[in-house]
Amino acid sequence: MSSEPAPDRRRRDAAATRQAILDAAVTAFTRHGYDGVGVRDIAHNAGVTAMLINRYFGSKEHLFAEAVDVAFAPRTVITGTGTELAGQTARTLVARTAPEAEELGPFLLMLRSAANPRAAEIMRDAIARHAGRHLSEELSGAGAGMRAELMLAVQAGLWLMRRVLGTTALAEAPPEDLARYVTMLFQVLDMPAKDATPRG
Amino acid sequence: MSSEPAPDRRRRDAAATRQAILDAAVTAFTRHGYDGVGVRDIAHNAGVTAMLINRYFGSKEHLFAEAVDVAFAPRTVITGTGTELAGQTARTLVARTAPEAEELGPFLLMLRSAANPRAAEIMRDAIARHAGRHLSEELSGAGAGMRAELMLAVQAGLWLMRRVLGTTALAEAPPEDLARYVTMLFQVLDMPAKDATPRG
DNA sequence: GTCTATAAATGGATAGAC
DNA sequence: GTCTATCCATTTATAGAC
Repeated sequence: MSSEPAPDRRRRDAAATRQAILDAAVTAFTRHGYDGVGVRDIAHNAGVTAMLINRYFGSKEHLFAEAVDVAFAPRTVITGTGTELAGQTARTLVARTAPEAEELGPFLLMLRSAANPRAAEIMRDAIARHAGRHLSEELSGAGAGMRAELMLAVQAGLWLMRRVLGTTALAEAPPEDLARYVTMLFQVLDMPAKDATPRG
Repeated sequence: MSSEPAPDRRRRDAAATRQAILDAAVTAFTRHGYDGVGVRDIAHNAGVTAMLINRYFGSKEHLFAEAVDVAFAPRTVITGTGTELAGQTARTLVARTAPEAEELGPFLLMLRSAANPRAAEIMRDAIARHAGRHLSEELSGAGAGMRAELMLAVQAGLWLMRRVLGTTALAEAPPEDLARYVTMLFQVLDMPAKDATPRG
């Protein structure tokens, strides 16, 4: 006789709730950094209460670790391979770090959470597991690991200046000029160590 | 008869107290970032109580602004001029960002405070007033402002990876190899725009 | 010029009801 | 499976005594 109560959105669905929290966490940590966001904010954006974060993830720190893993897993850093690696990656990077771009991404999460020592450890491990490995595969020759992390450093620096701080010269620079220089930077880092000679 | 009380260290000396607070603030903000440090910590390190920070600086934010100005004022980013700019700056940078180095500096302050939006604004303005100007003076030719900020980006990226996160490949890389690549990066950015052609 | 004491808000995490 | 209510620590900033 009595009809079943209309099932609310995501009600009584542990997996969906967990996923909603995780999605909200990635966004919030990317926008405001580890210390800049509270579990209440994340829970609210996920449509649940703060308590469930501890229920499903144990603590804010564990939630952050999972969020970092999700954010760093996709192969977004490098586009293109071989001779087109430098130019294509540079153009993608310049477009994504444009002041008016709304795109989020692992570099923003990284920069905005780096101040917290625990968060820094978690991200260092995630880089070793994901981004560092991806990049090292693309590169070859002597010093590939070092050059891969130098590419990450260049990218992080550009994200910092253009999107986090918003300095004027980089904001106003013509994208094609900027892309030209960034391409040259990546070309330098694409050279194996034995071929590289400064000021030839 | 009653002898004067022995004058305590810094007691009743407004200028010295103010300076002690400012010094402690630079150190603390560099080590832990804007959100990672409380006014109590700073006051304690300065040998006073937290109340005096508001008395002398008005608020934590104003104290931060003055600390940033102090930290960014010295011309530490670039060493050497002309043809030796790239190599000398690279070697200094590699030495300062060595994992075992204890040196603090404006880049650590910048990276660890970037997550806070107000702090980011304050630092963007300070860069325009100090570091950006210094660098633009050293450089010449087309796109000097853009290339100067790209140099800052490269430096910030290396500080982030080596000193803040401590990623393995950059930590273990031989300093001379690392300096060689960083030198080449700076050489690229030392070229005026019209001379620069990727993959010549 | 500097202190103690406290206000007022916010943080992460938990207990227990339903 | 999810909620409300609460604990406890910590934050910036201020009031008022000395």
